[in-house]
Amino acid sequence: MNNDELEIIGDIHQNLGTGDNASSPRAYVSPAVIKRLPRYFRYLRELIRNGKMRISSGELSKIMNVTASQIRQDLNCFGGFGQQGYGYNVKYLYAKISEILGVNCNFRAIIVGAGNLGRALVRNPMFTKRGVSTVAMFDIDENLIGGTVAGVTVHSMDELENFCKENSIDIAVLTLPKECAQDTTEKLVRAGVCGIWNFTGKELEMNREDIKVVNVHLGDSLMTLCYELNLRREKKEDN
Amino acid sequence: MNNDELEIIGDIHQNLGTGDNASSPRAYVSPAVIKRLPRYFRYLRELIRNGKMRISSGELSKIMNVTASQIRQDLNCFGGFGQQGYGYNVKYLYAKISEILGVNCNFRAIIVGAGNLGRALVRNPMFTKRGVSTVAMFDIDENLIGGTVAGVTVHSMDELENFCKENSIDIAVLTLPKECAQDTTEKLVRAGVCGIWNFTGKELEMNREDIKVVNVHLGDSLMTLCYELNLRREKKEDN
DNA sequence: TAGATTGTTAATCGATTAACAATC
DNA sequence: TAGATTGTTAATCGATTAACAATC
Repeated sequence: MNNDELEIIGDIHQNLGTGDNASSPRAYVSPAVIKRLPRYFRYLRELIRNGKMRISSGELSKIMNVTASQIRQDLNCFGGFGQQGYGYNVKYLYAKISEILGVNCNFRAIIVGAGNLGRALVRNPMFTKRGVSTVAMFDIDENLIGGTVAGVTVHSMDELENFCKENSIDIAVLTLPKECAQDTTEKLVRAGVCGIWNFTGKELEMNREDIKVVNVHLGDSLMTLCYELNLRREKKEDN
Repeated sequence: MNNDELEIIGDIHQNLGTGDNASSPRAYVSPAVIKRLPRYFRYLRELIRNGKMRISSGELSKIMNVTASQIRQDLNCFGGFGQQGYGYNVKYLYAKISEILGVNCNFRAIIVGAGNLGRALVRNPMFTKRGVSTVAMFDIDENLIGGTVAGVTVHSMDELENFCKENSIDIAVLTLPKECAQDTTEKLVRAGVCGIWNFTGKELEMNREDIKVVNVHLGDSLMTLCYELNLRREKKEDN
């Protein structure tokens, strides 16, 4: 089974499990749980690829290096996906988590900024694997406008607002200079974009409940690595 | 004051503050605190750039959207950097946090994989801003080997182990296909690399205390955004 | 000195783990 | 039925917030 097939598993139904709350209004789920969901998604995909049909929380906990208790608690935030005495049906669980994560929503994204990072991201299979289509890129550089990257056309920034309005864009990936981040975001929101994936390093001010901003600070990640290296170095020197 | 000057502030001393524990063996600091440090680093840099000389935890808390209590607790994990009745000296605090985060350690990094992401990262000012030098790239593609990206030479993967040994490399940035991630990591560790910044999407098995792996899963970040969009969509439909 | 604000302890809150009854 | 494993409640652990004495 290849990657592409894995994306499309979608709604597999089973007549086991203690009930499926997926369509009822969802109760509050803590950010800690939400942040773990994509990891389950990845591991379950891997299990399917390896032909694994069923798995218990105990077995999965060993593979993922977490407690079985945590897995059961996490999954039960969204409904009873398992069966006592049996465990979890891998494909079914994968389909459910995909559904929760919106993999089948067909979200439409644009990349704003066709610089190095923008071009690297649009070429990354990540979007396709998660059911997000990249429909356009935008830049101010005349040399890039009109060209394509990985089959995606680069448009002028002047067209940004109209394009989003006309093409019902859900997500904007910001890979432009941080100075333009706030202004551009306001334009995007006016044009109906409700998800901002922000790589600019500028933390965006956003007080609207209906808009979600996810900031990616690669530099912060690098610094936590440096912190750990520095700590180990200091410990060594102390001995 | 420009970016480059900001990097080098280093050890500014002041005769206020209740004592400086930076050189004594550091007590355990929780991961939650460590993950917040780079954010302080960024905000303090911005404050310096704006000419701000001193700041209280209350004022900083408003800017950063956290509690003043948390700021004081976080900073006190590393020593008393403030002064009662006065607050914190911005430059001094920035210097201290830089020190804790190893900004002045002059860590040496290589990028393994000169594909789209590797090339985008090496061109990013992030490394320089955090005192990490990018000394080489590696790839298997004959067309890339011998060339340079942002002034950094691309070497053959065959030279990887020897190069690291001879050039005392601290950090390897992994931007190669996930299939090679584990093997390459083992090579790197043999060659003395102690920090792995892993963009491959493969979670590396590493049981050595002296090696630190930081996994970056951009896809996971995208999925939490999709989760939120999906959630808002469902809520809308329920109303 | 009076005012301000830290450093630090105590109280609260939330998240994780353990335990076990329910049940397949 | 007996065994296995979930779903869920209760116990523990850790992180955040509040409060305030110390002190600049």
